[in-house]
Amino acid sequence: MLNEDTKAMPRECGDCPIRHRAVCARCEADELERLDQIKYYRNFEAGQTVIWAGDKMDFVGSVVSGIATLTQAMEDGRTQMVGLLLPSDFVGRPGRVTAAYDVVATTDLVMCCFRKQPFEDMLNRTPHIAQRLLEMTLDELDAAREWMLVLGRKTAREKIASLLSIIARRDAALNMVGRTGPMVFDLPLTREAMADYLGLTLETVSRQISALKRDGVIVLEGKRHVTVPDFNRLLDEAGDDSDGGMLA
Amino acid sequence: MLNEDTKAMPRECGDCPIRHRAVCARCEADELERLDQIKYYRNFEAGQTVIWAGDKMDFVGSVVSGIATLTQAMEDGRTQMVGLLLPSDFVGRPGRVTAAYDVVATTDLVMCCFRKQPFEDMLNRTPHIAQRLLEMTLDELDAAREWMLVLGRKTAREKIASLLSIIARRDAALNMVGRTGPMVFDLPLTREAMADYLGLTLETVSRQISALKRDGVIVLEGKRHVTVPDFNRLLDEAGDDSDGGMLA
DNA sequence: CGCCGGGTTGAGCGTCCTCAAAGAATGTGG
DNA sequence: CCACATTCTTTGAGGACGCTCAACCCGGCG
Repeated sequence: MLNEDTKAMPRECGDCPIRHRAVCARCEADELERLDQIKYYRNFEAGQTVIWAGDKMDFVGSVVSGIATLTQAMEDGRTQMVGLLLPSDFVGRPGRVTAAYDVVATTDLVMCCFRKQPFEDMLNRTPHIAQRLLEMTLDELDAAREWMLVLGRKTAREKIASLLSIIARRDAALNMVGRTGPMVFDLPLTREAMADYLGLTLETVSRQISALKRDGVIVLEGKRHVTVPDFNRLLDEAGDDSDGGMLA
Repeated sequence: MLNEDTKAMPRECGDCPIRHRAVCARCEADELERLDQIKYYRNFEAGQTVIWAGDKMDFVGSVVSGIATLTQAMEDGRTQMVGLLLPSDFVGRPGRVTAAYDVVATTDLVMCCFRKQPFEDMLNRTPHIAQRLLEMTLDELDAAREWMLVLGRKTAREKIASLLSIIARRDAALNMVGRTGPMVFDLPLTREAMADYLGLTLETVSRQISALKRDGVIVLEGKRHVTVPDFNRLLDEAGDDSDGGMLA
């Protein structure tokens, strides 16, 4: 349990790519130094399971690069994704011993980890960490609630458009691309993973993507590379308030 | 905006019914006293809207008694409930100026409120409040994720059974009733509110409740009073792990 | 080359939605 | 006190959307 991972290159927190967004974002230099001392990196390959639901979880951590999913499964195999973990997102819950969900790396993944006990000690002694974690948790709660509307009330086509618009938006944010002109990105998920995210079957996902392509809402190059010529059109298809695009 | 509500009887925090569960749960006597000084009560009648999504929100607070709902609506009227607020639950987000969701009282409601600015000041100076709020937010996130599985993957019958089991469980917890014997409770929601919670139509809710009644899973007295003769049977209908009932 | 995982497309069916009517419970005004 | 409106609920008939099952395509890799 401690061997497959320590091959990650050590980094200075100072030039960490998620320095300004992760749970450590508000830390002062001295606080950061203490985190630096207890952190360690772990690498996971695409497809690898980070943790199984129900397993003892002796660490928490942040996604540094790559993408992971949080999923919940019923006994008969029905699966629902409940979280999409992107760089800077936090994994694990302070005060809980076992993992509540399966965490799976969908791409190669680097995580910045802390053993649970030392992290919780720091959390209690460092308001800057606690404040940031609260903020991030509230953001996740908002995202989860947004997703409840998608799952509960949107049609298959709207669901797909919603997912695409979210991926497009965050991709634009990540790459600091302006809001004008066509948006271009790669889908980080298989059709099946999208289906699990959206509460659909993979066939329906495939059909609706084909339909959006046929209707010119998106342009596909291969199966994963997407161009969105008119983002407002996509928002419209998603059933979202297209004018309220600037939601703080 | 300050008149319909100040009729609530003032209370001492010391004998507040949600003292040990709300955001103030971890406060020491002196901290509680300071909260006491900035708190005020507001009453709402059943059906009254507490806040509209998008409105400026100058207070936060806890539900003292009664039930409220958090809902999100699309322009065409489709509505999804994203939270059910029970006594001790917290309303409002520190650091945000406008409400993200509609908050509606479904029963007569008493809230213990704080103006936003004073509360945020206390939040920053009082780790006991921040810790408790983080814990509560993490719990809500878990509940939201649990609900995503219900919305995305369960059948109408399973959805109804899930909702009933949740209400039954929390009602038993509230009334300190043992886990043996039949469970009895009142539905705090209309069929339409249940539908909005479950991503169904009210007709489907009605039909599925009738079906569960016909099959003996529940016994109805009137439209709201429910008896569950065999709770494990209900969990089974919900598609939940019935043996893993003891989920810490 | 053949296999395998991921993806697309088609046909048929079932669950849940839509539209509609009517019953039950509560409150209001004449 | 009863007629009437209103709200909540139930039940029915028909139809649509998304699921199931199945075949096939495509690209990468041993």
